[in-house]
Amino acid sequence: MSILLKDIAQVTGFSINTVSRAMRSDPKISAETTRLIKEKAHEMGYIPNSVAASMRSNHSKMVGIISADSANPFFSEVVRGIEEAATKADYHILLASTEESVKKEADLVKMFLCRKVDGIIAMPVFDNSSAHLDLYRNLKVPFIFPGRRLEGLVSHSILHSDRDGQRKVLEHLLANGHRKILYIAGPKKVSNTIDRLTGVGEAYANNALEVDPDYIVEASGHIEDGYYLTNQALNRGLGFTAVACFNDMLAMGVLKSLYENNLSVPHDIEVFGYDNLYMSQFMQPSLSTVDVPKYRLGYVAMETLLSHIQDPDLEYCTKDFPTRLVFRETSR
Amino acid sequence: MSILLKDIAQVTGFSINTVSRAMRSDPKISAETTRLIKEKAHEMGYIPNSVAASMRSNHSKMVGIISADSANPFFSEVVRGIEEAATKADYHILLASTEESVKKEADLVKMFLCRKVDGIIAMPVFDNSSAHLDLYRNLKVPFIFPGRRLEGLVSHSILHSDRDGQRKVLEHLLANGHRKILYIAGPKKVSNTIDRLTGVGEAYANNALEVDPDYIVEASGHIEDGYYLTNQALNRGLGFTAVACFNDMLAMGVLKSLYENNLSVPHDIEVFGYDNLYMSQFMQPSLSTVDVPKYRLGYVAMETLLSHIQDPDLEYCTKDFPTRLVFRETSR
DNA sequence: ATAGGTTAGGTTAACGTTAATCCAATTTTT
DNA sequence: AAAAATTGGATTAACGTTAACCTAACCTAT
Repeated sequence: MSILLKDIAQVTGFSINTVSRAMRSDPKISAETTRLIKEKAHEMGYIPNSVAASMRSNHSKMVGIISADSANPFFSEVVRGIEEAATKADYHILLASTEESVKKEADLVKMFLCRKVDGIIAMPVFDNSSAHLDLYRNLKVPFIFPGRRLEGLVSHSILHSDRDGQRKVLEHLLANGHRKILYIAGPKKVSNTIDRLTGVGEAYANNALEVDPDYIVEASGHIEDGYYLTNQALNRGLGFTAVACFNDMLAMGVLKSLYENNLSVPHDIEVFGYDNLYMSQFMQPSLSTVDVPKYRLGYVAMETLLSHIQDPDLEYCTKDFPTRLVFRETSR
Repeated sequence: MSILLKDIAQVTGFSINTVSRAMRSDPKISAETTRLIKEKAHEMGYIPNSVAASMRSNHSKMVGIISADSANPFFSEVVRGIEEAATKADYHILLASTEESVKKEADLVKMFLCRKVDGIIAMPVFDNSSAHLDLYRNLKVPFIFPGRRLEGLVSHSILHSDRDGQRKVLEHLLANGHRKILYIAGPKKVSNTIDRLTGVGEAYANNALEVDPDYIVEASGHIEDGYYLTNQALNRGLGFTAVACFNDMLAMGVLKSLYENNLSVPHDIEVFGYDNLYMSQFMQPSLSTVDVPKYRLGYVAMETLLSHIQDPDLEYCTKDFPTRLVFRETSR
C-alpha cells in the first residue's frame, strides 16, 4: 500500500541497498546518485519506516524522558531544553510524567526499554530501595538525571547546588533579623527536598542557631499546599515573620493566603520561592526566589546523554551548576 | 545478549510461537501453559521488543500527541487527560509541542508517521493553506483535534463552545455597564482566537453596539503580553474600564500591570481570563474566567481516537462541550 | 606493468516478533 | 459410532530495513 525502498529501487534501477544508503546520505553512494534517488523518493511520497530501521540497526534515535510533575512549569522548561538539544542532534523524544510515583517511574523505564530507546533522561523519585536503584543500575542504555540525584548514582546527575541555594535564602533571612521562619519543604521522596533541607540546617548552624521543627512543614509541592499550610500555620499561631518555600508554586499559594489574612508582604512577612519560574516575576507581588538554570539543565542533560550514547565507555561525572538569589518584591 | 522469545521457548520446551501468544494472553493457549510461560519469562528477565512486534503486527500501541505551547498549563491538563485515557487502554504516548509553528507541526506529523503511530491527537495551528490541510487530509491514521479546529476538518474536533464562552463574558461586562472594554485577543494562527473574537462581536451586536477596533489588541498568548499590552493601552490613554483576555496567562500579566499602575481590580477595572487554569484561583486577586473542561477534553479525545483506531470506518463527528462562567474576585 | 587501494554499487542474510496455516488429539454432536 | 467441532499447539513465512560481505572498474604508487 505505501511506498517502500523496494519501489524506489525498482523505479530508479538501483538496488534496494543503494537506495537505503542514499536516503541516509551514505558517502559510499555518489552525490549524483544520492540526489537522484532522494528526488525520486520525495516525488513518490516515500515515508521511511523507522520501526523497521530500528529493528535492524538496533538504535532508534529516540530518547525516553521521565518527567516528574506535569503541573509544574519547572519541568516544562527542563524538557524544552532537552527537546532543543535533541532536535539539533536529530533525535526524538518519548515523554511521560511520573507525578512522583515510583511505580509509574518503573513502568516507564520498562516501557522505554521495550521501545528500544537509545538513552533515558529521568527526574527520578528519591527512593533508595534496592529495587528502585536496580532499575537504573541494570540499565543497558545510558541515562542522566537532570536536577535530581539517586543514592550511589550521583555521577549520572546534573545538579544545581540545591543545598547552597537554600542556605543562602535562609542566611539572608537570618541576616535580616528573622528568627521565626516558616519553611515549607517539598515531599521527602524528592532529592531536592533533602538537599534544600540540609541547606536550611546549615544556615541555622552557621548562625549558631537550632532548627525548630515546628517551623518546618512538609508539602507535596503544589500551589494549594502553600495556601493551606500557611493558613494552618497562621491558625496554629506560629507567629512567623518570613516564609521560605521549596518551590515557586508553593510560594504562590503562600502569597494568596498572606494577602487574605491581611498580612503585608514583604513588610510583615518576607517570602522566598525556589526555581525562578518565568511566571514568578508576574506574581503579585513579584516573587523573590532562587534561580535554577532549567532550560540549560535540560539542554546539557541531553548533550551529555548523547555523548554517552556515542561513546558507551565514557565515564559519568556529576555536573553542578551554581545558584543565584533573585531579589524581587517579596523580600527586603 | 538479551533474552528473547526464542530463549524462553527453548527453556520451556514450547514453540516460539506458543510463547509469543502466551505472553499476549492469547486464549488459544491454555491457562496453565500461559501461566508457566509468563512465570519463566519473568524469571529470566524477559523484556519484550515492541519494535519487532510493531514491525510485524503493523500497529504500535502508540499515539502521537502534538501539543501547542509548553509554557501554558492549559495544554498540560489536556495532555494529562489524554495520557490517562491512553494508559487505561494500554496505549502509550509520543508527545511534542509545536510552539505554534506550522513547520514544526508538519515535521511532527511526518515523524509520527515514520514511527508508525496508530493515531494522532493534535492541537493544530490554524493555517488554512492547502499544504497544511493536506497534511491531515492525506493521513492514513485516525486523528482528533481537541480544543481546536481546522477548516474542512471540523468533524475531527472536540470543541468547547469558544464563541459562546467569550460572548457570555462580554455580555456580562456590557450588562455591568462597561462600554470601554479592552479585549486582548490571541494569535490569529489559533482557531480559538477566531472563534472567541466572533463571540466578542456577537455580544456587541446583541447590544446594538459596534466593535471599536482600538479596543481589540492581539497577543501571542503569553503572560508577558498581558503585562505589556495593558501598559501600552494605559499609555495610549484608552480609558478602558474592563479587560477581557483570550486566556488566563494573559490575564495574569494584566493584573500585574494594573496593580503597578495603581488601578484597583475589580473596582476600577474588571478583568476576565479564559481557560480556568488551576492556578487562576490562586492569583492575586483570584481570576474570574471561563471554565474549559481541559482534562475531559483530552480524555475524550483519546477515547474517541481509540474508537476510530478500533473501527477505521467509524464516521467522525464533532463534539462540543458547554462553557461556564466562573466569577471570582476580578469581576463584580 | 603490477600490486594494492579506492570508488560505487550489488547480494545476501539477518533483526525479533506475529500472522497465516496446518495438524493431532480430544470432545461434542447426531 | 461416525462425523464434526474444538482445543492446544507447531511450522513457516513475512514485516521493511540495514549490516556484512562481495565485486567490478578505475586509479595510484612503485
